Amino acid sequence: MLWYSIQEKYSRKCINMGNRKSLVIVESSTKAKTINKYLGGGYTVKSSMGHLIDLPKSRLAVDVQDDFRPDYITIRGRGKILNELIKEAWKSEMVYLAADSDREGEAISFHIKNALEKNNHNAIIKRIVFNEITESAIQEAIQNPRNIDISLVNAQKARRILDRLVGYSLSPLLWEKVKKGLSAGRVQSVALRVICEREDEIECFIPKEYWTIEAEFRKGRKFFKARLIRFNGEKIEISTEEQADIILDSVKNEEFIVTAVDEKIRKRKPPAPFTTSKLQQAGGIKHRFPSFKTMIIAQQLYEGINLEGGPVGLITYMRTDSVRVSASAQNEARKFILENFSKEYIPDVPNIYKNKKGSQDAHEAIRPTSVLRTPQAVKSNLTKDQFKLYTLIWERFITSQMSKAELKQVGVDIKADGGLFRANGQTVIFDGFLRVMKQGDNTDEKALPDLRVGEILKPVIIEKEMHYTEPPPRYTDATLVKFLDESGIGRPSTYAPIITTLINRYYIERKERQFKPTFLGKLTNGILIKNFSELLSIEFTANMEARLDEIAEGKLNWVKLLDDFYFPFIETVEDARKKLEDFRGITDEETDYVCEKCGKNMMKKLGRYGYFLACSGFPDCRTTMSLPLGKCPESGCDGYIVERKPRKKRKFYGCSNYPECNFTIRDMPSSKNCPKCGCIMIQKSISGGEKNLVCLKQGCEHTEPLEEDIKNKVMLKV
DNA sequence: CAGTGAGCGAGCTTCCGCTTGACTT
Repeated sequence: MLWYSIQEKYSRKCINMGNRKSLVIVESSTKAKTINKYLGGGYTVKSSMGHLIDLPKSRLAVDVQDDFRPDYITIRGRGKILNELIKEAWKSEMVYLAADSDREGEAISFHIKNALEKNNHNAIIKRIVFNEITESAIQEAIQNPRNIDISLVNAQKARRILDRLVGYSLSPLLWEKVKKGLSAGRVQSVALRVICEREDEIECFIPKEYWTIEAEFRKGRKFFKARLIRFNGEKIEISTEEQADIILDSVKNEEFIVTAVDEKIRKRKPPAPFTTSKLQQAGGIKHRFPSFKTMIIAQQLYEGINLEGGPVGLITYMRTDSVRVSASAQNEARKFILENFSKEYIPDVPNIYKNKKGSQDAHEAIRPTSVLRTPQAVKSNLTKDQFKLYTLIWERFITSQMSKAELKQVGVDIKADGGLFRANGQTVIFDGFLRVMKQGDNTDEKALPDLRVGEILKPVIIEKEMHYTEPPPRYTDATLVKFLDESGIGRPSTYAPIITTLINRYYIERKERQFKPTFLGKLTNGILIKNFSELLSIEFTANMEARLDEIAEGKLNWVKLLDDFYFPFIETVEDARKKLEDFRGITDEETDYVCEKCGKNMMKKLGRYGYFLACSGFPDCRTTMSLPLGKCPESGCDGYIVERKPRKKRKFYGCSNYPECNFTIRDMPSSKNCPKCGCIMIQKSISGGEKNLVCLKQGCEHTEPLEEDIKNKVMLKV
């Protein structure tokens, strides 16, 4: 066998087996289906469904003493897929590794190639890349196969091992000092950090009173407002009512004269088509979807919706950091705009958007697979949420290919003795892309009447108004993802899981769509920041990425990056281990519940499945019970309402005396009883807005606002 | 729109990044 060259093997097989197929391996099964359509007869297309080879979960598996030699294994549960690929490769002359054209895709390809070679078959294995799924792009890729880019693989390896070293060193430190099961990592701990720091800012914030003065005028039918911006030539800051009154008195009987009319024409560019981050932001802001929900719906649209002619993937791949679109899609959009609007709505030069720095650009932007499938045309085949998200994606893409809007912005100065008022207005000269993005910029309301310099106006009313400065807002799914994306921390496929992880660890809570750190989250963050502040900074990842790029270009050895990082790092970990005090048990809280068996007080503890009550006599007494959230309202029942979470189903609240008592309820009960009838109060959001406390009893109707500190409290013992 | 229903406390947790189906570890 040894003396056969690859070529000889190749030709020998051709003779023996006749025409054998080529195998193409991609990452996702939906992609495999589409590509299969384009390639036809001589090709089999299979998908790896992501990574198949990785570090084992159960141990570090990195030999730091031996140049960080990793011990890779086949990921549990993925052996079947790998074997299938090997089997398929046996039947093929050629294997094209067509995973995504980025760092991770190169590594996936490399690992598959190794596995195929270990199982000594004879196919020729090549790497191909394309970053849009069109017939021509795929054909071109097949014509230009290359070898694995080992430098790119090394960059991925360095990234993977660094993340493993960080995660598997910091997490055990937390188990030892705080609580088992906790976690820390290069990405999640930065996310936790900014959430905690924002909370600190909010806690430290002292609202300051300030005043504004506004005059309202009328000309013809049009009312408009102007705000005082200067007084006696100076910028104003009115901090007390007395000051406001002094100014008000001095201007109110004066003549108001227009002293300047400043007109500017501004062009507004349409936004780029969606990346994952921007889609999650829009889904959160426009429809209040949490990130994971946006992604689940996007996945459904991508995988295929049943239309009249069968299942159709409505959108391109939903995990991307690119705003690039294929030329064919762009042309289709331009044609659509021309046919449905007019020539003026297509820009002379097609709109091209720049990718963010550091973008891996393996996939196109998220766009409809065909603009001809308008939201209205497919509405009847979509669920409400699918329709909402598809509309967002479709409109965003179409507008991205439309002309700029032209807006006239008018600033008018109005003087009254020492006071200078400013009115701002805006009118649309040409709506351009705003024609499709109807929401938001209905600018007719913002228009000012025609005003000329020297004109004298009579105010309808002049008012002072008190305000308070406000603290910065808490992070939401949308703003956290925006932060991560803009900082280059995490990837499109991880934004949503990061949030889930922080919530699952009980580091943060989502309340009214905002993230609030828990006590555990603050404590953990405090420990991490005190000891690893540089590692958990935005700059660390930025710097790491820059060095990974050097590795990818072959300018830096991957071991060197890890050497430079690891040894100082692990010393810091050891230092921290020595000097850190023991916080174990600090999150446990004593309650006034008494253990039924031994009479000792019960503690509120955080377990694997959430909070629960346990006897403080542990380990002598091992009594536990679910958190009582309120008294069971069934007459004659002495049970408590506790949370129940059936697997894969929505949680609900039921009586602890089940099955003797089968009282259940959907809304979260509270520890408070109705002052009118004594029944328990539940937390209900009134018409989708703020949560209120509502009496459960039919016909009682008693309602009161929900105070922050009883939202999640254990029922008080009576 | 219904109806949904462990036990957590001891051996093992944990990272980030690719992807989807899914049992008894």
